[in-house]
Amino acid sequence: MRAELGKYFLNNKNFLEKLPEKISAIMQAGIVRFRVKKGRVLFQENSFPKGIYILKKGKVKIYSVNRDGREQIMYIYCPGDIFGYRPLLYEGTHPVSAAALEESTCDLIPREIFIELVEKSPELMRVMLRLVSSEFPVWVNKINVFAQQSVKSRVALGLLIVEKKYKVKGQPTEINLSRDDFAAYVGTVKETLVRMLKEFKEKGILETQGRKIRILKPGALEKIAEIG
Amino acid sequence: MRAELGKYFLNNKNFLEKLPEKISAIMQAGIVRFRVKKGRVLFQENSFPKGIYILKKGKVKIYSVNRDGREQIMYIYCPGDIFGYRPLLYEGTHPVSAAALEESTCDLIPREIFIELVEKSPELMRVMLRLVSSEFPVWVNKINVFAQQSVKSRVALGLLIVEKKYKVKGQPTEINLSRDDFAAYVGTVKETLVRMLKEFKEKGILETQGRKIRILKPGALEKIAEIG
DNA sequence: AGGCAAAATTGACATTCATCAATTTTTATG
DNA sequence: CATAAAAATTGATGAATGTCAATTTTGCCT
Repeated sequence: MRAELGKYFLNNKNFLEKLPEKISAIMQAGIVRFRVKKGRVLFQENSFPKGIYILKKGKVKIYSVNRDGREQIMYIYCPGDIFGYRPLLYEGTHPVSAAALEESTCDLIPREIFIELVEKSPELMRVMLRLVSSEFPVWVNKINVFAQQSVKSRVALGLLIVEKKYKVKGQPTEINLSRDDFAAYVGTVKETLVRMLKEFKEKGILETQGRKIRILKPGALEKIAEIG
Repeated sequence: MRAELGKYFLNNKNFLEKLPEKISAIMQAGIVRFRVKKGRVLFQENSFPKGIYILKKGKVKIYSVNRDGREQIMYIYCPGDIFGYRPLLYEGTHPVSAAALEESTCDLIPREIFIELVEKSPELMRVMLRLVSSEFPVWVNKINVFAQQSVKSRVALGLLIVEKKYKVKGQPTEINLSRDDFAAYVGTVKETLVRMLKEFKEKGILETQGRKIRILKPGALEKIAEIG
Protein backbone atom coordinates (compact mmCIF):
# COMPACT_ATOMS: atom_id res chain seq x y z
CA MET A 1 0.00 0.00 0.00
CA ARG A 2 0.77 3.69 0.06
CA ALA A 3 2.37 3.17 -3.32
CA GLU A 4 4.43 5.83 -4.95
CA LEU A 5 3.51 8.70 -2.67
CA GLY A 6 7.16 9.66 -2.35
CA LYS A 7 7.03 10.96 -5.91
CA TYR A 8 5.13 13.95 -4.62
CA PHE A 9 7.44 14.90 -1.77
CA LEU A 10 10.55 17.04 -1.93
CA ASN A 11 13.57 15.61 -0.20
CA ASN A 12 14.19 18.71 1.81
CA LYS A 13 14.65 17.56 5.35
CA ASN A 14 17.62 17.81 7.69
CA PHE A 15 19.45 20.09 5.40
CA LEU A 16 21.95 21.31 7.95
CA GLU A 17 22.83 17.80 8.98
CA LYS A 18 24.01 16.98 5.50
CA LEU A 19 26.65 19.67 5.69
CA PRO A 20 30.18 19.51 7.11
CA GLU A 21 30.35 20.56 10.74
CA LYS A 22 32.26 23.73 9.93
CA ILE A 23 29.70 25.04 7.47
CA SER A 24 26.67 24.24 9.52
CA ALA A 25 28.25 25.91 12.53
CA ILE A 26 28.63 29.19 10.64
CA MET A 27 25.06 28.93 9.48
CA GLN A 28 23.77 28.14 12.92
CA ALA A 29 25.50 31.22 14.24
CA GLY A 30 23.75 33.46 11.73
CA ILE A 31 20.27 32.05 12.16
CA VAL A 32 17.41 34.37 13.03
CA ARG A 33 14.45 32.59 14.59
CA PHE A 34 10.93 34.02 14.36
CA ARG A 35 7.29 33.15 14.69
CA VAL A 36 4.46 33.68 12.24
CA LYS A 37 0.77 33.66 12.95
CA LYS A 38 -1.68 31.66 10.91
CA GLY A 39 -2.29 33.27 7.54
CA ARG A 40 0.69 35.60 7.77
CA VAL A 41 2.82 36.02 4.63
CA LEU A 42 6.54 35.21 4.84
CA PHE A 43 7.48 36.51 1.45
CA GLN A 44 5.66 37.81 -1.59
CA GLU A 45 5.88 36.69 -5.19
CA ASN A 46 8.33 38.87 -7.15
CA SER A 47 10.15 40.08 -4.06
CA PHE A 48 13.88 39.63 -3.60
CA PRO A 49 14.87 36.84 -1.22
CA LYS A 50 16.03 37.75 2.27
CA GLY A 51 17.61 34.39 2.91
CA ILE A 52 16.74 30.74 3.18
CA TYR A 53 14.12 29.43 5.56
CA ILE A 54 14.04 26.31 7.69
CA LEU A 55 10.66 25.45 9.11
CA LYS A 56 10.86 24.36 12.74
CA LYS A 57 7.20 24.14 13.67
CA GLY A 58 3.88 24.46 11.85
CA LYS A 59 3.03 24.40 8.14
CA VAL A 60 3.90 26.79 5.34
CA LYS A 61 2.39 26.92 1.85
CA ILE A 62 4.01 28.34 -1.26
CA TYR A 63 1.46 29.53 -3.77
CA SER A 64 0.70 31.92 -6.56
CA VAL A 65 -2.34 34.00 -7.29
CA ASN A 66 -3.65 34.39 -10.81
CA ARG A 67 -5.29 37.39 -12.44
CA ASP A 68 -8.73 36.53 -11.14
CA GLY A 69 -7.38 36.32 -7.61
CA ARG A 70 -7.59 32.55 -7.59
CA GLU A 71 -4.86 30.92 -5.58
CA GLN A 72 -2.84 27.84 -6.49
CA ILE A 73 -0.81 26.09 -3.81
CA MET A 74 2.42 24.63 -5.19
CA TYR A 75 3.66 22.87 -2.12
CA ILE A 76 3.11 22.55 1.63
CA TYR A 77 6.21 22.51 3.82
CA CYS A 78 6.51 20.67 7.11
CA PRO A 79 8.90 20.98 10.06
CA GLY A 80 12.46 20.21 8.95
CA ASP A 81 11.93 21.40 5.38
CA ILE A 82 13.93 24.25 3.92
CA PHE A 83 12.39 26.62 1.42
CA GLY A 84 12.86 29.91 -0.38
CA TYR A 85 16.42 29.12 -1.46
CA ARG A 86 15.99 28.85 -5.22
CA PRO A 87 15.89 32.53 -6.20
CA LEU A 88 18.99 33.08 -4.08
CA LEU A 89 20.86 30.65 -6.27
CA TYR A 90 19.95 32.24 -9.58
CA GLU A 91 19.84 35.78 -8.25
CA GLY A 92 16.21 36.37 -9.13
CA THR A 93 12.96 37.10 -7.33
CA HIS A 94 10.59 34.66 -5.65
CA PRO A 95 8.31 33.06 -8.25
CA VAL A 96 5.79 32.24 -5.50
CA SER A 97 4.55 33.67 -2.22
CA ALA A 98 4.83 31.87 1.12
CA ALA A 99 2.38 31.99 4.01
CA ALA A 100 1.81 30.13 7.25
CA LEU A 101 -1.08 27.67 7.25
CA GLU A 102 -0.98 27.60 11.03
CA GLU A 103 1.01 29.24 13.81
CA SER A 104 4.62 28.44 12.83
CA THR A 105 8.23 28.91 13.82
CA CYS A 106 10.98 29.50 11.26
CA ASP A 107 14.74 29.89 11.10
CA LEU A 108 16.06 32.37 8.58
CA ILE A 109 19.63 32.13 7.36
CA PRO A 110 20.29 35.61 6.00
CA ARG A 111 21.07 36.02 2.36
CA GLU A 112 24.63 37.35 2.69
CA ILE A 113 25.77 34.58 4.98
CA PHE A 114 24.26 31.90 2.80
CA ILE A 115 25.53 33.28 -0.50
CA GLU A 116 29.04 33.74 0.78
CA LEU A 117 29.11 30.20 2.11
CA VAL A 118 27.84 28.75 -1.15
CA GLU A 119 30.58 30.54 -3.04
CA LYS A 120 33.24 29.44 -0.59
CA SER A 121 32.21 25.88 0.11
CA PRO A 122 32.08 23.27 -2.64
CA GLU A 123 30.41 20.89 -0.20
CA LEU A 124 27.52 23.28 0.32
CA MET A 125 27.28 23.92 -3.38
CA ARG A 126 27.19 20.18 -3.97
CA VAL A 127 24.39 19.74 -1.44
CA MET A 128 22.37 22.55 -3.01
CA LEU A 129 22.91 21.19 -6.51
CA ARG A 130 21.70 17.79 -5.47
CA LEU A 131 18.75 19.26 -3.63
CA VAL A 132 17.56 21.46 -6.45
CA SER A 133 18.07 18.97 -9.24
CA SER A 134 16.25 16.24 -7.34
CA GLU A 135 13.15 18.44 -7.26
CA PHE A 136 12.47 18.10 -10.93
CA PRO A 137 10.64 14.75 -10.73
CA VAL A 138 8.28 16.20 -8.14
CA TRP A 139 7.27 19.05 -10.45
CA VAL A 140 6.98 16.68 -13.38
CA ASN A 141 4.60 14.50 -11.43
CA LYS A 142 2.57 17.48 -10.36
CA ILE A 143 2.26 18.66 -13.95
CA ASN A 144 1.15 15.21 -15.01
CA VAL A 145 -1.49 15.09 -12.33
CA PHE A 146 -2.92 18.48 -13.20
CA ALA A 147 -2.78 17.93 -16.93
CA GLN A 148 -4.36 14.51 -16.94
CA GLN A 149 -6.22 13.54 -13.81
CA SER A 150 -9.83 14.34 -12.98
CA VAL A 151 -10.65 16.53 -10.02
CA LYS A 152 -11.84 13.47 -8.15
CA SER A 153 -8.48 11.74 -8.60
CA ARG A 154 -6.66 14.86 -7.56
CA VAL A 155 -8.74 15.19 -4.41
CA ALA A 156 -8.01 11.56 -3.55
CA LEU A 157 -4.30 12.03 -4.17
CA GLY A 158 -4.32 15.33 -2.31
CA LEU A 159 -5.88 13.64 0.70
CA LEU A 160 -3.20 10.97 0.77
CA ILE A 161 -0.39 13.50 0.43
CA VAL A 162 -1.78 15.87 3.01
CA GLU A 163 -2.50 13.06 5.44
CA LYS A 164 1.16 12.11 5.32
CA LYS A 165 2.12 15.71 5.96
CA TYR A 166 -0.15 15.95 8.97
CA LYS A 167 0.80 12.59 10.39
CA VAL A 168 2.19 12.63 13.91
CA LYS A 169 3.64 9.43 15.31
CA GLY A 170 1.34 7.48 17.54
CA GLN A 171 -1.74 9.58 16.93
CA PRO A 172 -4.68 9.22 14.57
CA THR A 173 -3.98 11.69 11.78
CA GLU A 174 -6.31 14.61 11.42
CA ILE A 175 -6.09 16.79 8.36
CA ASN A 176 -6.65 20.35 9.42
CA LEU A 177 -6.70 22.49 6.28
CA SER A 178 -9.41 24.96 5.28
CA ARG A 179 -11.58 23.88 2.36
CA ASP A 180 -10.33 26.89 0.44
CA ASP A 181 -6.71 25.91 0.95
CA PHE A 182 -7.40 22.31 0.09
CA ALA A 183 -9.20 23.37 -3.07
CA ALA A 184 -6.29 25.64 -3.98
CA TYR A 185 -3.95 22.71 -3.40
CA VAL A 186 -5.72 20.28 -5.72
CA GLY A 187 -6.65 22.90 -8.31
CA THR A 188 -10.40 23.20 -8.00
CA VAL A 189 -13.02 25.37 -6.28
CA LYS A 190 -14.29 24.95 -2.76
CA GLU A 191 -17.77 23.77 -3.81
CA THR A 192 -16.48 20.98 -6.01
CA LEU A 193 -14.05 19.90 -3.32
CA VAL A 194 -16.83 19.72 -0.75
CA ARG A 195 -18.89 17.54 -3.08
CA MET A 196 -16.02 15.12 -3.53
CA LEU A 197 -15.47 14.93 0.20
CA LYS A 198 -19.17 14.27 0.69
CA GLU A 199 -19.05 11.45 -1.82
CA PHE A 200 -16.04 9.90 -0.08
CA LYS A 201 -17.74 10.29 3.26
CA GLU A 202 -20.87 8.52 2.01
CA LYS A 203 -18.68 5.67 0.76
CA GLY A 204 -17.09 5.34 4.19
CA ILE A 205 -13.67 6.35 2.89
CA LEU A 206 -13.31 9.19 5.36
CA GLU A 207 -15.06 10.98 8.16
CA THR A 208 -15.17 14.65 9.08
CA GLN A 209 -15.51 16.57 12.29
CA GLY A 210 -16.02 20.18 11.48
CA ARG A 211 -13.25 21.02 9.07
CA LYS A 212 -11.11 18.13 10.28
CA ILE A 213 -10.82 15.12 8.01
CA ARG A 214 -9.87 11.62 9.06
CA ILE A 215 -9.11 9.02 6.41
CA LEU A 216 -10.55 5.56 7.05
CA LYS A 217 -9.75 3.70 3.84
CA PRO A 218 -6.51 4.91 2.27
CA GLY A 219 -6.56 1.94 -0.09
CA ALA A 220 -9.78 3.18 -1.66
CA LEU A 221 -8.23 6.61 -2.16
CA GLU A 222 -5.20 5.06 -3.81
CA LYS A 223 -7.46 3.38 -6.32
CA ILE A 224 -9.33 6.59 -7.08
CA ALA A 225 -6.06 8.50 -7.32
CA GLU A 226 -4.87 5.81 -9.74
CA ILE A 227 -1.68 5.22 -7.80
CA GLY A 228 -2.93 2.00 -6.13
CA MET B 1 2.83 42.58 -27.09
CA ARG B 2 4.18 39.05 -26.65
CA ALA B 3 3.95 39.72 -22.94
CA GLU B 4 5.46 37.34 -20.45
CA LEU B 5 6.17 34.47 -22.80
CA GLY B 6 9.67 34.13 -21.37
CA LYS B 7 8.14 32.68 -18.21
CA TYR B 8 7.56 29.47 -20.13
CA PHE B 9 11.06 29.04 -21.54
CA LEU B 10 14.05 27.43 -19.88
CA ASN B 11 17.24 29.41 -20.08
CA ASN B 12 19.22 26.55 -21.44
CA LYS B 13 21.08 27.91 -24.40
CA ASN B 14 24.79 28.27 -25.09
CA PHE B 15 25.70 26.21 -22.12
CA LEU B 16 29.27 25.52 -23.17
CA GLU B 17 29.93 29.19 -23.81
CA LYS B 18 29.21 30.04 -20.21
CA LEU B 19 32.06 27.81 -19.06
CA PRO B 20 35.76 28.58 -18.69
CA GLU B 21 37.75 27.76 -21.79
CA LYS B 22 39.57 24.92 -20.05
CA ILE B 23 36.42 23.09 -19.02
CA SER B 24 34.58 23.48 -22.26
CA ALA B 25 37.64 22.22 -24.13
CA ILE B 26 37.63 18.96 -22.14
CA MET B 27 33.93 18.59 -22.78
CA GLN B 28 34.26 19.31 -26.44
CA ALA B 29 36.92 16.61 -26.70
CA GLY B 30 34.58 14.01 -25.20
CA ILE B 31 31.52 14.86 -27.25
CA VAL B 32 29.83 12.14 -29.26
CA ARG B 33 27.66 13.48 -32.07
CA PHE B 34 24.75 11.47 -33.44
CA ARG B 35 21.56 11.74 -35.44
CA VAL B 36 18.06 10.65 -34.56
CA LYS B 37 15.17 10.09 -36.89
CA LYS B 38 11.75 11.57 -36.30
CA GLY B 39 9.93 9.75 -33.55
CA ARG B 40 13.01 7.93 -32.27
CA VAL B 41 13.50 7.74 -28.50
CA LEU B 42 16.70 9.17 -27.00
CA PHE B 43 16.16 7.89 -23.50
CA GLN B 44 13.39 6.19 -21.60
CA GLU B 45 11.73 7.17 -18.37
CA ASN B 46 13.33 5.34 -15.40
CA SER B 47 16.53 4.58 -17.26
CA PHE B 48 19.92 5.66 -15.96
CA PRO B 49 21.43 8.66 -17.72
CA LYS B 50 24.21 8.11 -20.24
CA GLY B 51 25.32 11.72 -20.20
CA ILE B 52 24.07 15.19 -20.98
CA TYR B 53 22.67 16.15 -24.35
CA ILE B 54 23.07 19.30 -26.41
CA LEU B 55 20.63 19.63 -29.25
CA LYS B 56 22.32 20.89 -32.41
CA LYS B 57 19.52 20.57 -34.93
CA GLY B 58 15.83 19.62 -34.84
CA LYS B 59 13.37 19.39 -31.98
CA VAL B 60 13.21 17.04 -29.00
CA LYS B 61 10.33 16.52 -26.60
CA ILE B 62 10.53 15.26 -23.03
CA TYR B 63 7.35 13.55 -21.95
CA SER B 64 5.80 10.96 -19.75
CA VAL B 65 3.16 8.36 -20.42
CA ASN B 66 0.45 7.61 -17.88
CA ARG B 67 -1.22 4.33 -17.08
CA ASP B 68 -3.76 4.66 -19.87
CA GLY B 69 -0.99 5.24 -22.38
CA ARG B 70 -1.80 8.92 -22.64
CA GLU B 71 1.24 11.06 -23.22
CA GLN B 72 2.05 14.39 -21.59
CA ILE B 73 4.78 16.55 -23.11
CA MET B 74 6.70 18.49 -20.46
CA TYR B 75 8.93 20.55 -22.67
CA ILE B 76 10.12 20.94 -26.24
CA TYR B 77 13.82 21.57 -26.75
CA CYS B 78 15.31 23.58 -29.61
CA PRO B 79 18.81 23.79 -31.08
CA GLY B 80 21.26 25.11 -28.50
CA ASP B 81 19.35 23.68 -25.53
CA ILE B 82 20.90 21.15 -23.19
CA PHE B 83 18.79 18.46 -21.60
CA GLY B 84 18.91 15.21 -19.67
CA TYR B 85 21.38 16.52 -17.09
CA ARG B 86 19.23 16.57 -13.97
CA PRO B 87 19.29 12.87 -13.00
CA LEU B 88 23.07 12.93 -13.43
CA LEU B 89 23.28 15.56 -10.72
CA TYR B 90 21.23 13.69 -8.15
CA GLU B 91 22.32 10.23 -9.23
CA GLY B 92 18.86 9.02 -10.12
CA THR B 93 16.98 7.86 -13.18
CA HIS B 94 15.29 9.93 -15.86
CA PRO B 95 11.83 11.01 -14.68
CA VAL B 96 10.77 11.52 -18.31
CA SER B 97 11.44 10.05 -21.73
CA ALA B 98 12.93 12.01 -24.62
CA ALA B 99 12.15 11.61 -28.31
CA ALA B 100 12.85 13.49 -31.52
CA LEU B 101 9.92 15.44 -32.95
CA GLU B 102 11.75 15.68 -36.26
CA GLU B 103 15.05 14.52 -37.72
CA SER B 104 17.58 15.85 -35.23
CA THR B 105 21.29 16.02 -34.41
CA CYS B 106 22.60 15.80 -30.85
CA ASP B 107 25.86 16.03 -28.96
CA LEU B 108 26.25 13.70 -26.01
CA ILE B 109 28.77 14.46 -23.28
CA PRO B 110 29.29 11.07 -21.65
CA ARG B 111 28.36 10.64 -18.05
CA GLU B 112 31.83 9.93 -16.64
CA ILE B 113 33.41 12.96 -18.26
CA PHE B 114 30.65 15.24 -17.12
CA ILE B 115 30.47 13.97 -13.55
CA GLU B 116 34.20 14.13 -13.05
CA LEU B 117 34.27 17.69 -14.34
CA VAL B 118 31.42 18.77 -12.10
CA GLU B 119 33.24 17.39 -9.08
CA LYS B 120 36.50 19.01 -10.07
CA SER B 121 35.34 22.36 -11.31
CA PRO B 122 33.52 24.80 -9.02
CA GLU B 123 32.80 26.99 -12.06
CA LEU B 124 30.92 24.19 -13.76
CA MET B 125 29.11 23.35 -10.57
CA ARG B 126 28.13 26.99 -10.23
CA VAL B 127 26.80 27.07 -13.79
CA MET B 128 24.78 23.91 -13.23
CA LEU B 129 23.40 25.18 -9.94
CA ARG B 130 22.27 28.40 -11.54
CA LEU B 131 20.80 26.55 -14.48
CA VAL B 132 18.81 24.05 -12.44
CA SER B 133 17.55 26.48 -9.84
CA SER B 134 16.39 28.94 -12.47
CA GLU B 135 14.11 26.27 -13.89
CA PHE B 136 11.76 26.35 -10.97
CA PRO B 137 9.69 29.35 -12.14
CA VAL B 138 9.08 27.64 -15.45
CA TRP B 139 7.61 24.58 -13.77
CA VAL B 140 5.59 26.73 -11.39
CA ASN B 141 4.06 28.56 -14.32
CA LYS B 142 3.29 25.34 -16.07
CA ILE B 143 1.56 23.96 -13.00
CA ASN B 144 -0.49 27.15 -12.71
CA VAL B 145 -1.56 26.93 -16.31
CA PHE B 146 -2.65 23.31 -16.06
CA ALA B 147 -4.32 23.72 -12.70
CA GLN B 148 -6.30 26.81 -13.56
CA GLN B 149 -6.63 27.61 -17.24
CA SER B 150 -9.25 26.25 -19.61
CA VAL B 151 -8.23 24.09 -22.53
CA LYS B 152 -8.91 26.99 -24.88
CA SER B 153 -6.50 29.23 -22.98
CA ARG B 154 -3.91 26.49 -22.93
CA VAL B 155 -4.21 25.96 -26.67
CA ALA B 156 -3.79 29.71 -27.24
CA LEU B 157 -0.76 29.83 -24.95
CA GLY B 158 0.64 26.67 -26.49
CA LEU B 159 0.38 28.18 -29.94
CA LEU B 160 2.32 31.27 -28.86
CA ILE B 161 5.01 29.21 -27.16
CA VAL B 162 5.39 26.77 -29.99
CA GLU B 163 5.41 29.52 -32.59
CA LYS B 164 8.39 31.05 -30.82
CA LYS B 165 10.12 27.70 -30.80
CA TYR B 166 9.58 27.20 -34.52
CA LYS B 167 10.51 30.75 -35.47
CA VAL B 168 13.36 31.07 -37.94
CA LYS B 169 14.73 34.54 -38.62
CA GLY B 170 13.44 36.18 -41.76
CA GLN B 171 10.83 33.56 -42.54
CA PRO B 172 7.11 33.33 -41.83
CA THR B 173 6.83 30.91 -38.94
CA GLU B 174 5.14 27.61 -39.58
CA ILE B 175 4.27 25.36 -36.68
CA ASN B 176 4.86 21.81 -37.72
CA LEU B 177 3.72 19.55 -34.90
CA SER B 178 1.32 16.65 -35.20
CA ARG B 179 -2.11 17.22 -33.67
CA ASP B 180 -1.42 14.38 -31.26
CA ASP B 181 1.81 15.97 -30.07
CA PHE B 182 0.21 19.37 -29.76
CA ALA B 183 -2.65 17.90 -27.76
CA ALA B 184 -0.16 16.09 -25.50
CA TYR B 185 1.67 19.38 -25.06
CA VAL B 186 -1.35 21.39 -23.92
CA GLY B 187 -2.92 18.55 -21.97
CA THR B 188 -6.00 17.64 -23.98
CA VAL B 189 -7.11 15.15 -26.63
CA LYS B 190 -6.67 15.50 -30.36
CA GLU B 191 -10.37 16.06 -31.08
CA THR B 192 -10.73 18.93 -28.64
CA LEU B 193 -7.55 20.50 -29.94
CA VAL B 194 -8.81 20.32 -33.52
CA ARG B 195 -12.02 22.04 -32.49
CA MET B 196 -10.15 24.88 -30.85
CA LEU B 197 -7.96 25.30 -33.91
CA LYS B 198 -11.06 25.36 -36.07
CA GLU B 199 -12.59 28.08 -33.93
CA PHE B 200 -9.43 30.17 -34.11
CA LYS B 201 -9.29 29.65 -37.85
CA GLU B 202 -12.89 30.85 -38.27
CA LYS B 203 -12.03 33.95 -36.26
CA GLY B 204 -9.12 34.69 -38.56
CA ILE B 205 -6.58 34.18 -35.78
CA LEU B 206 -4.66 31.55 -37.68
CA GLU B 207 -4.58 29.60 -40.91
CA THR B 208 -3.64 26.02 -41.62
CA GLN B 209 -2.14 24.19 -44.55
CA GLY B 210 -2.35 20.52 -43.94
CA ARG B 211 -0.91 20.05 -40.50
CA LYS B 212 1.02 23.30 -40.67
CA ILE B 213 -0.29 26.23 -38.64
CA ARG B 214 0.47 29.88 -39.25
CA ILE B 215 -0.55 32.45 -36.67
CA LEU B 216 -2.08 35.64 -38.04
CA LYS B 217 -3.18 37.48 -34.90
CA PRO B 218 -0.89 36.76 -31.96
CA GLY B 219 -2.53 39.57 -30.00
CA ALA B 220 -5.85 37.75 -30.06
CA LEU B 221 -4.17 34.60 -28.76
CA GLU B 222 -2.55 36.55 -25.95
CA LYS B 223 -5.97 37.72 -24.84
CA ILE B 224 -7.40 34.22 -24.93
CA ALA B 225 -4.35 32.87 -23.11
CA GLU B 226 -4.87 35.62 -20.54
CA ILE B 227 -1.31 36.82 -20.79
CA GLY B 228 -2.12 39.83 -23.04
C1' DA C 1 -22.38 31.29 27.32
C1' DG C 2 -23.99 34.23 23.51
C1' DG C 3 -23.51 36.46 19.35
C1' DC C 4 -21.25 37.26 15.08
C1' DA C 5 -18.30 36.75 11.26
C1' DA C 6 -16.14 33.39 8.65
C1' DA C 7 -16.27 28.95 6.74
C1' DA C 8 -18.62 25.09 4.99
C1' DT C 9 -22.38 23.05 2.68
C1' DT C 10 -26.16 22.47 -0.57
C1' DG C 11 -28.95 23.23 -4.82
C1' DA C 12 -29.78 24.56 -9.54
C1' DC C 13 -27.78 25.33 -13.74
C1' DA C 14 -24.80 26.19 -17.84
C1' DT C 15 -20.59 25.14 -19.90
C1' DT C 16 -16.61 22.68 -20.99
C1' DC C 17 -14.54 18.78 -22.54
C1' DA C 18 -13.63 13.74 -23.19
C1' DT C 19 -15.38 9.68 -25.62
C1' DC C 20 -16.92 6.96 -29.40
C1' DA C 21 -17.79 6.36 -34.13
C1' DA C 22 -17.46 7.68 -38.71
C1' DT C 23 -15.50 10.19 -42.58
C1' DT C 24 -12.15 12.89 -45.09
C1' DT C 25 -7.56 14.39 -46.00
C1' DT C 26 -2.70 13.91 -46.03
C1' DT C 27 1.49 11.46 -46.22
C1' DA C 28 4.41 7.74 -47.23
C1' DT C 29 5.66 3.78 -50.02
C1' DG C 30 6.24 0.55 -53.66
C1' DC D 1 1.62 7.81 -59.80
C1' DA D 2 -1.47 4.71 -57.40
C1' DT D 3 -2.74 3.06 -53.21
C1' DA D 4 -2.55 1.87 -48.49
C1' DA D 5 -1.74 3.55 -43.98
C1' DA D 6 -1.63 7.29 -40.89
C1' DA D 7 -3.35 11.60 -39.48
C1' DA D 8 -6.82 14.97 -39.20
C1' DT D 9 -11.51 16.31 -38.98
C1' DT D 10 -16.40 16.19 -37.88
C1' DG D 11 -20.68 14.87 -35.38
C1' DA D 12 -23.31 13.24 -31.55
C1' DT D 13 -23.53 12.58 -26.73
C1' DG D 14 -23.02 12.45 -21.70
C1' DA D 15 -20.32 13.20 -17.71
C1' DA D 16 -17.52 16.36 -15.09
C1' DT D 17 -17.01 20.63 -13.07
C1' DG D 18 -17.28 25.70 -12.44
C1' DT D 19 -20.64 29.53 -11.22
C1' DC D 20 -24.09 31.83 -8.66
C1' DA D 21 -27.14 32.12 -4.88
C1' DA D 22 -28.79 30.66 -0.66
C1' DT D 23 -28.50 28.31 3.79
C1' DT D 24 -26.31 26.07 7.63
C1' DT D 25 -22.55 25.23 10.65
C1' DT D 26 -18.37 26.32 13.06
C1' DG D 27 -15.08 28.75 15.57
C1' DC D 28 -13.78 32.78 17.85
C1' DC D 29 -14.09 36.66 20.89
C1' DT D 30 -15.65 39.14 24.65
